Amino acid sequence: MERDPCNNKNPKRKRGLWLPHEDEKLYNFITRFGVTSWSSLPKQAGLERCGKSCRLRWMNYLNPELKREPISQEEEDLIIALHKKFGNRWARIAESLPGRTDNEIKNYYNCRIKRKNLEHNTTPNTYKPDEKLAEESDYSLTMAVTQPTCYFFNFQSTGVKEEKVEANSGSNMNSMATYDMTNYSDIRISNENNEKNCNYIDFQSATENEILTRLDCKEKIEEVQDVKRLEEYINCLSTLLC
DNA sequence: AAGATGTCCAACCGCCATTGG
DNA sequence: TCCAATGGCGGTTGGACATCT
Repeated sequence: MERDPCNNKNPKRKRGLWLPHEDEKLYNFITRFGVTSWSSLPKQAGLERCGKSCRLRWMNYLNPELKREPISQEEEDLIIALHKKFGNRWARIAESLPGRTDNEIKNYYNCRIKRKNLEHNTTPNTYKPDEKLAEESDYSLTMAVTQPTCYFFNFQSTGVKEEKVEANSGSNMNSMATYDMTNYSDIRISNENNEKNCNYIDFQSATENEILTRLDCKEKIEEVQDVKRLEEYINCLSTLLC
């Protein structure tokens, strides 16, 4: 059988940047008929591209579900956290950032975050995923905290308690913290003791993706039950952050 | 003003896993 | 069971544009 001619050995196949009329053909075809086979799509759509090229163009550019705005600070924090957890598994990271593609995240990381890290001499130029973190259950979460102040809360009891952990405030280091969520219904993280910049998470009902992408702080936190265990977590977190 | 250099990102390459005949 | 086709992924490249000298 003939190999997929999507390579530089096929001089007839069009390459390079996509032209507007090509985009239009591809967009119109997919929105009208959908995709059953990328390999046969170019011919059906009247395009002189290979299937892989069409797939890439759709996935990375034409798909109407893609976000067009620049990556936000919150998204950047999430990318850093997920990269720490998963390494260069960009597709896996992209699953937690709706509307963002693996290519976009990869480019963003390689251009901006890596450069920032080099400027601040914090993280190595390349690093491997934290295998331990990557193996953790759905009840675990890794978050990036820049100049962090962290609050742990639990709604399940009476009594009010709030604990705070502060990292080296003068440092620009991106720190990581891992939490076991099975025992706490909420963790809130703030960079500036500012409600607007808090992350609020309802661990009881949220999926991991929802947790990872939830960026708004919507409720006041009230109670903590297991203070002793909480303090252990905070001590552990302090070590990680400092 | 113009060439050099740097940055960003779209697109390609090649490998690997899966699928199906 | 084998093997070609296909899809998906991460690494890399090259060109457009911005900034610097």
